[in-house]
Amino acid sequence: MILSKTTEYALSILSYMATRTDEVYSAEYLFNELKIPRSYLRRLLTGLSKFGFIKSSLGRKGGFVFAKDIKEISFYQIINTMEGADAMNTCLLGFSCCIVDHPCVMHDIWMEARSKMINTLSNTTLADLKEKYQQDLLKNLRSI
Amino acid sequence: MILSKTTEYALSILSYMATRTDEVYSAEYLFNELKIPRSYLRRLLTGLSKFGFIKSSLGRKGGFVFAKDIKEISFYQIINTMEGADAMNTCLLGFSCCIVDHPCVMHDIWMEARSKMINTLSNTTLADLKEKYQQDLLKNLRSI
DNA sequence: ATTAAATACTACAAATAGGTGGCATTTTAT
DNA sequence: ATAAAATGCCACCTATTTGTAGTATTTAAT
Repeated sequence: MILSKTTEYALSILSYMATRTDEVYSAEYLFNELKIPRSYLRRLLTGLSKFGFIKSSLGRKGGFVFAKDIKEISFYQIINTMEGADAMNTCLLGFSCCIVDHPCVMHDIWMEARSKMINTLSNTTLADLKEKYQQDLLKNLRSI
Repeated sequence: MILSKTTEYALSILSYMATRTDEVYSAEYLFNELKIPRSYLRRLLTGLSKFGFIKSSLGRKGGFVFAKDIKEISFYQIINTMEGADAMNTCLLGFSCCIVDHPCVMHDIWMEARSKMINTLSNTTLADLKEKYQQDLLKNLRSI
């Protein structure tokens, strides 16, 4: 658990963008919506561009849009990219020896818990999130 | 995922102690076994005492033993204690507004993945670990 | 052309996490 | 008594993460 703040910010930005329309989002606009520290947010957006989740357009009316279909972006991908390659695949105890032949004492327990989590995170994309979000909006409208 | 190094160390120490006999473990002994940086390990052991997982005895032949029955120590407790209260119970996106009435867009998805994990971690104690470890030892003996 | 609104880049500052070393105290063996 | 082997405590150092600020560049509206 306990994702880094940077990863939380990335999830926040991308899920915000995904659940809204296909507009171009400026850093300033996202700052007002998400309250992520302004300068850090700008750097993060540049980073997310370099990672290929979004792309930027320069100049007035510029900003950020998704660089690919949001069906292609899973939560696992986002977390894994932000936290560094295979951050979720390491031995819980940080033993470098913890491989199939020489598992550490907690290997099996950790594998089980983790694999459940990874399954859910891999099978859920930003598109799923958008769908769910819009269903919830509808449900709330009906109940008014 | 991605527990802090300190939490990994704590899990390493406690699971090591649990799967061995009921001896008193000195910091120096654990240092040799676990290769956690010596000084940091000593500080950590003092910390684990303060948290009530283990207790220390001073002087020559002193060291650390469990402060309570290892049936009473779950992995969830260890992680939660080390990472700070309810570190696993916060909103994934770090929104302070993310409560039942006003969940953030990822609330449900995160809750589901997380609750599976927490279930496993809460239901597994150091005693379970010990039992499993000893069964594995037996199995390996038989296959020799 | 000029200005405004946007991103890119970069150097620095602050906060947190991880790690070290020394000295004081306690206990046991001799 | 003294020395050895242990923990307790504390001050400091280092590395990493998070956050800030300013300048350069690009684009569109006027």
